Amino acid sequence: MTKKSASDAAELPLNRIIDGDCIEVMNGLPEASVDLVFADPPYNLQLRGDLHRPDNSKVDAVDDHWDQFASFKVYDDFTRAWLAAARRILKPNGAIWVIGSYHNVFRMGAELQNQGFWILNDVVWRKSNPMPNFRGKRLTNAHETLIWASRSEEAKYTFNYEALKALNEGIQMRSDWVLPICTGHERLKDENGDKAHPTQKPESLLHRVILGTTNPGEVVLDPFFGTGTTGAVAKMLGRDFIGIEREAAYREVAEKRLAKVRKFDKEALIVSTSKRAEPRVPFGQLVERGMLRPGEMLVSPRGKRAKVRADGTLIADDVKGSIHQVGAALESAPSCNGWTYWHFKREGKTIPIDILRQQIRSELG
Amino acid sequence: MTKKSASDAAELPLNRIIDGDCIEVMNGLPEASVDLVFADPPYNLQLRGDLHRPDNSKVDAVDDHWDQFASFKVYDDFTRAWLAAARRILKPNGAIWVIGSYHNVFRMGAELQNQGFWILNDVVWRKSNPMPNFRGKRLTNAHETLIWASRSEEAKYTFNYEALKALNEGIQMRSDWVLPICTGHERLKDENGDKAHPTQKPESLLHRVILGTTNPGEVVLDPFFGTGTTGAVAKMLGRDFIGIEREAAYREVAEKRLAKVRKFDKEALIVSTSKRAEPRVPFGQLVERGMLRPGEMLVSPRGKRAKVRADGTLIADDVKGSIHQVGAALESAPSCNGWTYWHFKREGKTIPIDILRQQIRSELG
DNA sequence: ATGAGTCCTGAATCAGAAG
DNA sequence: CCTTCTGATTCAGGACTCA
Repeated sequence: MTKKSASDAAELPLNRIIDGDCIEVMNGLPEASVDLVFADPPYNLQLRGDLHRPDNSKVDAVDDHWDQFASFKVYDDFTRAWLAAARRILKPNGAIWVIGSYHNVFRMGAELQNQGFWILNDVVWRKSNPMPNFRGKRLTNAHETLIWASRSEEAKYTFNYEALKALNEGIQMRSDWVLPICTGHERLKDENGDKAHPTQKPESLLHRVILGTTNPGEVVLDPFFGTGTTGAVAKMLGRDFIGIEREAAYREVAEKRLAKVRKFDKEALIVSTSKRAEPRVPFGQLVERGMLRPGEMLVSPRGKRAKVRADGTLIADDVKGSIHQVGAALESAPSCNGWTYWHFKREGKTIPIDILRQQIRSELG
Repeated sequence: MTKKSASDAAELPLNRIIDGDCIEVMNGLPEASVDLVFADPPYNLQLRGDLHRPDNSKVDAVDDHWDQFASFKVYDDFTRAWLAAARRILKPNGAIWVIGSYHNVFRMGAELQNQGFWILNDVVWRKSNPMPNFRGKRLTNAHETLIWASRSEEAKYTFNYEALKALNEGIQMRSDWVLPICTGHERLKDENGDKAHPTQKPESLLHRVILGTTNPGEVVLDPFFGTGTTGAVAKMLGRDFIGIEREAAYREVAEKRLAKVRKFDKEALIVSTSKRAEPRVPFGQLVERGMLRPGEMLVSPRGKRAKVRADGTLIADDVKGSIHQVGAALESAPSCNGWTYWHFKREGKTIPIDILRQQIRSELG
């Protein structure tokens, strides 16, 4: 037994990118040898026609061959196979992270459970700057979902509670993470200046995952390595990585990227967090929350009146619109701060609606 | 056909709470009769003895080595059965919302897809005041997941885009909703002062769902009615509801609650609508009515010119056709909204032709 | 240098009526 | 069922230009 684990460790191709199909490659690695798997598999988007922005520019969609699957059945078979291969190489106390969108994440989550993984959290990556919904036909798809699961219910998984709490300004880290998408200098470009990979993940996301659920010196394996964000962050944080990627172009970009990465010194690991701006509170939320009732009248200091509608707009005489628009129209002013302009009545008192906004903000912390 | 739909409508037990198992009850309702299903099914996979098979037999506690698989199997059977029953009673253009946590939502989402529902969005309810993780062993579980799906890929589902945008102060609504959990006076208590239901959902959540994805007068069915949040909000918003609940204690609380609910006044229920919903005005009508003269020149923002012809088409250089076709051709764009693209001149001013359309529409009332 | 203004882009299951 | 045609629709942030 001792011999086995020792030789296994020696055989592990650490800090390298392996060329090949991830299922075959994982099946060729020694079992129970990896501490964490991070997997960003194809999402199986099933896009139909082209999509244009209102300015007529075309959206550069993910239409790569590797995201095409003939059916749910084919996708499920693929998912079952790579998850089983990942589970075999995980140490008994190992864990896995997967990321996906509504196209594939439900199928992945169900299969994780079927195989005996134990879900610890589902985590929502709330994008601060998502692509809008250009046709106005659905909600802006502003998040992706990660699932964090241990290899089994009995696993003593790693969780650096205090580190994540510190990262969150001393407050316990929640299951929703607000992080920007990968743009700017961090976004890798090819020789033409186009994005090197259609779905490069931000390092901030991997930072939180690796810092929170592995210890320095442990091994993180990414079966869909792409441009190597997992490897880059693992290296910075003093973890070993194994990348598997079958597209030569991605491997090449990742190799160059990794060569430039420097491990942080310990002091640098203390992350500075930016001050948060005061959260925007839409007026509609006062209506949804029942603080104001649709049909209720608001009054201005000089006695103008308007009625609240169910969608958070106001209506007064022939004017309708937001609290700001209606206020401005009634005062024939170019603009108006509806929050201080409008008041509601409670028990004979006239109270500015801004009080209600402050109440919501205080709840948000 | 006419007879059928008329009698179906008559048979629907509107604005009532039906006692019984939701699968049986739904199977007893006429098919294609409901506009929206909102479902908050049991989350618990570990079967504390209150889960039933599709045939309504009670599930025995599982005590063997197959526990986990058997539990998922039974939960999946249950999910498959109630989703199929819900799908049968949905109108062809109907839609469904389900809510769950990581314990069950992946299995529900996969089954939705398997049955042919078409996922439109997954929505994250981000709780502003979640229960902390007391042991510090995981991330604070601070959200739940909703899935919004149409009955089929082809369904013309209802989405009140402008209303939700208004609710969010003019910015399109995203897939992550920050709302507080149900507490305070909204949280229903039993005669002992204990909470009447363990998982009562906030009305704000249902407000957004029902306002955004149904129209006034439509029918919303909730197969796991509980204390009746769905019914209460549907009533406020002028929608009809059907509730199904097999626990007498919940039905009793819900009945009392619903009796107190008042519908919002009609004017408050009129929400912002998109231009799409307004009557179509052919460009030729502006010519017929003499608002524009044949031979008159129109100009684009960037100085392109086209001449109005008597039949309501335009001609520019070698291009002729509708206002949209000529605009698209001159801009080499895949499409063009001629109403906002073309302008005419009056008294030295350049005015978009859309002004004239608005004039006609306002005459139409 | 700084700031205002412009342009570009991101895992997207993105139309519907009329003929 | 098909095809044709109208015409509605975007937020945040980084890069870049120009005064």
